[in-house]
Amino acid sequence: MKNFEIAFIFSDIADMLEIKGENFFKVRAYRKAAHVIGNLPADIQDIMKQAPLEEIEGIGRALSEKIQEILKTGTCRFYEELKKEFPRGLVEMLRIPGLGAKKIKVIYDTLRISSIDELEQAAKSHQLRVLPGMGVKTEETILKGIKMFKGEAGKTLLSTGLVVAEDMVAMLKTMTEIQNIEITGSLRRRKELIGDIDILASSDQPEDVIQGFLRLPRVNEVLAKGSTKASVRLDLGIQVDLRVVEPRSFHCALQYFTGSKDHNTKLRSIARKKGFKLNEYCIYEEQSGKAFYPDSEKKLYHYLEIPYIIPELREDRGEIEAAMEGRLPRVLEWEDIRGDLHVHTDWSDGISSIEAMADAAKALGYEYIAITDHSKSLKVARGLDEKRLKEQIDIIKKLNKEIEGIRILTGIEVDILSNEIMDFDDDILKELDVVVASIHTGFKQDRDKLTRRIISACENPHVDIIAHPTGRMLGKRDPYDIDLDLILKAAAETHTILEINSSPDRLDLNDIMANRAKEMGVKISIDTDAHEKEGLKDMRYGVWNARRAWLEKDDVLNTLPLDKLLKELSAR
DNA sequence: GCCGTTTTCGGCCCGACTGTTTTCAGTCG
Repeated sequence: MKNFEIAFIFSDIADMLEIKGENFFKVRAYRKAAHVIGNLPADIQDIMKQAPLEEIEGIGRALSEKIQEILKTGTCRFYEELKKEFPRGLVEMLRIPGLGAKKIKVIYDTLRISSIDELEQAAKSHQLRVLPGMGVKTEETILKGIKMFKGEAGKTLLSTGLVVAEDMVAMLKTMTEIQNIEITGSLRRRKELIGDIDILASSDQPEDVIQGFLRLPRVNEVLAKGSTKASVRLDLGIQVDLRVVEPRSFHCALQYFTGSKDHNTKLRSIARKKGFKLNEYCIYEEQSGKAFYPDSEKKLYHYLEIPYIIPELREDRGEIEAAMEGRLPRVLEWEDIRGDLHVHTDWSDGISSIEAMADAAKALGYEYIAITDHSKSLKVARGLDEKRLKEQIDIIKKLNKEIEGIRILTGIEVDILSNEIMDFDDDILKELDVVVASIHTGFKQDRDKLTRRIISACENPHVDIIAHPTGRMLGKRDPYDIDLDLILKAAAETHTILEINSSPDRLDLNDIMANRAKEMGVKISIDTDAHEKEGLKDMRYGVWNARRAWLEKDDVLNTLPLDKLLKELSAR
């Protein structure tokens, strides 16, 4: 998969050209190309075989040649020349909030500072304040920015952000001056990690709303404030931006601030071609100057002759083109989910009993729940041995006779051991309704070995689902070093299902990988991996993730009613 | 650097806030 390498190089080139002070549109061309290539649905080398690279949007002759050079040599001369001119540290400096290309260039040209550590020293020793366009405040901003950059900025889990944002919105809602209020930004698009919380309100008295916002509890620091916009940092360290618009502009602003930036940029350029201008207040016709204030986001899109696009899809990954061509996915809905196929109980490392989990699943309206405790090798999780598993199966059989309205499926989360062998023999696995296989040990093995382990699980006829296939933990652990394309190929061939693990710190497969799985004909199961009954509610994170991956109902195993599910599982 | 059924040259998305200025450039989203 060379796509990411090329995207990385182009993005790097864009950064360096920006610092160099090159034509802004040239910079943008590289940045756009990086984005497009990074989001291609297939390997660029395969695409090249089908059609010339110039047919990809944003790729012209010059970039096409550079792509071919990179594919051939691993880099391109233009990139290497730039790298000699601009030390790596300058590109890193662009990531510091409050510091942009122009100031970096000034700092580099006058003081020859080329790393973040040197920059920090220079700011502390007051060398920056004498430079043109800079002052005492600039130094303070830069020092603060460095602190944020070195901290965990941009690393708030969706689940954390959502709770905090909903709390703040609830408090703001008590203000009578506010007419309408919504969470916007990446949070509304349900991204797995968010940088900050964006809230939009409409009111005829914006100043009062801003004042009320600044007085909210947990506000630790005011980063910026104006008459319609303010930014604060909460005690938790999360940044919250509030924007206030007049009521008639609410839906344009909602669309605008939901983003993504790339989605909006494309939307505005399309609007422009149709003779409209689009901003956060209204759509207006350029010729007549007539303004239109839609009273819903749907009407906004329709006004531009584009079918409505849900927030989760607004990443400029082809959704606008798909909408215009009438091929938007009919994405999965929460109501489509009929059960959970990966949960733990107090038999291994869970907290709730089998019955409690089943009751909770029933309360969610599910038809079934599979009990998949850990297998014997996972001692830390009190993994079940053959004897205890058989006991559990008997108990579940008995429970199924007593409980109405939900079917408890027998199952196991069987460890894929370091030697590629399953932790249970086939004659045990075949007795179970659902076999979930996953890796919990030997993460550090090399790429080939880890890839082979997962493929061997796919090839086992009794394994139904590969759980958390990449093993990543957001903000804590990188994915295992695996060749996902090979695994997807094996899964497609063996009809093995891959999981979207809904736990908000996993979301594994992620949106891009799940989309790739769909493209390759691999089915997905969305499960919570819940260890207590409340955890079953994490399903919503998995569903949002699936929507971001363009998944439809038919792409997801656990949208099947019980009889069809059992048939599908036994057909493997 | 890309793009084009008004254009192969001259466009390329748009506005708020901050800080350093003395009317605006830089940065951000």
